[in-house]
Parts: sequence; C-alpha cells; structure tokens
Amino acid sequence: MTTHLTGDDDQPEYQQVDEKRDIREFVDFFSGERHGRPDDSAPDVDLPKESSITESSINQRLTLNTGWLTEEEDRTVTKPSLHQLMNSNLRVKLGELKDENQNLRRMLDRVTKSYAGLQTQLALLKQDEVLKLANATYCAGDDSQERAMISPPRKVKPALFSELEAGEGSSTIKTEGDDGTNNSIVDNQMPPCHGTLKSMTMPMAQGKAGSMEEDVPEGSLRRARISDGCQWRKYGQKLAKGNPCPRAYYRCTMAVGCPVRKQVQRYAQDKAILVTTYEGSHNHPLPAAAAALAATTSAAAAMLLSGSTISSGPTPFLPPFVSPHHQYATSMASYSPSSPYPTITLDLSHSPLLSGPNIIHWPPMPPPPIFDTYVSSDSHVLPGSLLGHPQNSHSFTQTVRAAISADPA
DNA sequence: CGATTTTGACCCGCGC
DNA sequence: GCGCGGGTCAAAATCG
Repeated sequence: MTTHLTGDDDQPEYQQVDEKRDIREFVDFFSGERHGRPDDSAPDVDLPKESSITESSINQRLTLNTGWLTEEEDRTVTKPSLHQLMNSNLRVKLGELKDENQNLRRMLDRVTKSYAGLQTQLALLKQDEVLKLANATYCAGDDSQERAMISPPRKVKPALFSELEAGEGSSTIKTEGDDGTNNSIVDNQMPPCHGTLKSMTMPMAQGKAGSMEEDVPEGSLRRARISDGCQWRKYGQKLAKGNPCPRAYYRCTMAVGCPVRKQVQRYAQDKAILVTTYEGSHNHPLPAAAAALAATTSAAAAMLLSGSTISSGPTPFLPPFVSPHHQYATSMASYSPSSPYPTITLDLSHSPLLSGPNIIHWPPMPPPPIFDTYVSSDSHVLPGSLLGHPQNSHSFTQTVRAAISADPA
C-alpha cells in the first residue's frame, strides 16, 4: 500500500522536508552569523572556507606564529618591531576568532537542541490534529461521517485509521482470556503468534502510523485490512457497555479456518488509545512483516504487570524502560525505536519462570489459552502518559495493568 | 464478480 | 424465567 491517511502518511516526508529546510536554515544562520559580525571582515587570517575552523587549528596557527615571532624577537632584542605588532594584532584577532568559535559552538548546540524540540513538538501537534479529527466523529456512531472527515476516499484509508473509525483498529482493551491467562503487548499493531493477545500501540507523532500498510498492494486496500501484517475481516461491531465507542470484531483471513480473532476498541477514558485484543492461534505461517513485528513484540506488558513504574525518560519518546529489578520484564519487554513510531512490546504469555519471550511458534503450539492485548494510541497523549505525564501515566497504567493482570498467566 | 464492511438479528452465558 | 450484555451470524451494501 502506498497511500495513507494524509496527515500521518505525509508526515515522515513532511518532516524530512522540514528537516532539510531547517538544516539549511540552520547552516545559513550559522554562516550568516559568522559573516555578519562586524569584525569578521577585518582579520586577514587565512580561514578555511567551509567554516571548519577548529579550535585546534586556531591554536596551531597561534602556536606557529608565536614561535616564529619569538625567534625573531630573540634576534632583534630591543625595540618593538613590526613583527611584534603583527604578532600582537594576530593574537588579538585569533583570540577573538577563538571566542567566536566557541560562541558559535554554543549556538550550534542550542539550535540543535531547539531543533530537536521543535521537531518533536511539530510531530505531536500533527498527531494531535489527526487525533482531534478522529475523536470528533469516531464515537458519534456515524461511521460514514467519520470516514468522510478522516479519510474521505476510502481507498486511502490506512488500516490504522480504518480501524479507528469503527472503534476498531487503533486501540483495544480487553481483560480476560479464555482460560484466564492473558498476554499483554504494548506494541505497534502487533499480530499475535498464538493465543490471545492484548497489546498497546503508540503511534507516536513520528508519522507513519500504519507503516505495515505500506507492504500491502494498493489494490488490496479494501480487500483486507492489514494493519499488523495479517489480513483481517470484520465480522461484527458492538457497542459495549461502559464505553461509548463501539467494539469491532475481526477474523484472520490469511488462511481458511484460521481461528485467530481480534477485537478493537478505543480506550474509553482516552479515545486516543486503541486497545486490540487478539485471541487464538494462527494456523498458518505469519508473513514476514508480521513475523518481524512479532519478533519485536516481546512483551511490554510485562513491564506493566511487573510493577515497573512509568516515569519520564531522557527523551520524550524514549520509554522509561523496563525496570532492571524485574528480570522477566527485561527479558520479555522490548522497545523498538526503529519502528515508524516507538514501540513497546510486552508479552505476558510467559511467566518469569518460563524461558524466553513468546515470539513466534510455527507450527503453532497447542494454544495455551493466552490473551494478549494491544493498545495503540494515535495521539501524543499516550506517549505522554506512558512516557512521562505522571497523572495520565498513573491512571492509564493502573487501568491497563488491572485489565491485563485480571487473570495473570 | 468477489471480497469486505455494515448492521440488525440471533444466540448464549450470567445474574437476579 | 427474564433481562442484560457480549459475541456471532448473515443479508445487504459497498468497493475495486
């Protein structure tokens, strides 16, 4: 698939353009600053054109000149010579250049930091804008209206948002598994390999929320939803009690008789969050995309269940990752910064005593009834709440933890 | 024309 | 037994 929801799909490109532009502007600013200084034209020092004046090079020049003048001074002991004057002038100017160089470095650092911050803000704002559109109509029950607002041409509707529109797709939360076991996955539309899967996704502002859709041939856009590497067919939608947003039911259509189903529903308290619940085991090999995703989906929910606290990380998009105190959390949770948007994956299908994360099992293991949930957010709210904002993170984490730990494996 | 989505109806389990 | 809620079915609509 090559087309996506305008806002999200264009975002990476948009950001790239912005980045280039910003970098250009920055460079121009840099050079302008350098050449704009009044005393810039004054020095006759032979400076490299590419502004690659390093402190060491300046110092080297200074040292060489000083050494030469010092020799000369030794020969002409008495009166201040022309060389001495030149030497002092050069020293002054080189000192100024050195200071300027340092100032420019500091400026460069500031601008770099500022640029990074602005880029983050831009991404969040764009995401928020899309989210507002989605929220405005999503829970209104008028699907067609929402479709018209979110992505008028149905064919360009990315799976993520197509699911959003029906209460499907973006987020889903479910608490209980068939046998009481459950798996939690905080991930980016990650398909389950087997069992019942709960997961969370955080399509952060970085754009391509539906990256997986890119692998889908354009013609198959309506043929099948491929939001996580698998093909799903919607077979029902229900308005669940306690949640104004409808819950959508999907079946895996990648193979005849594949028992895997998923439910998608918006998180009631934060409609930006989609909770997807997978149930069952695929009776077919997963496609490469799904397998790759699955490989990264080793269980971020373990973090929630393990009691790890969510606190702000060094960067807004970096999850405060798994607490090292929880051994299985570290072994079963993953974070994928390389994803279109940061992805945290928790796999609660494994107890700490079990070895290794639950990734891919083929041929499918006899499904120990597992329950995985998969929550995705299409706004900055979740990143904020998951990765930083104390209030939201607390309530949300508690809610999700309560949901997925209702019947721990 | 085939696959998917939509949506009302139906089924089933659970609590009172 | 009845009502409620959740899950599924299936016919019609939609789309490529």
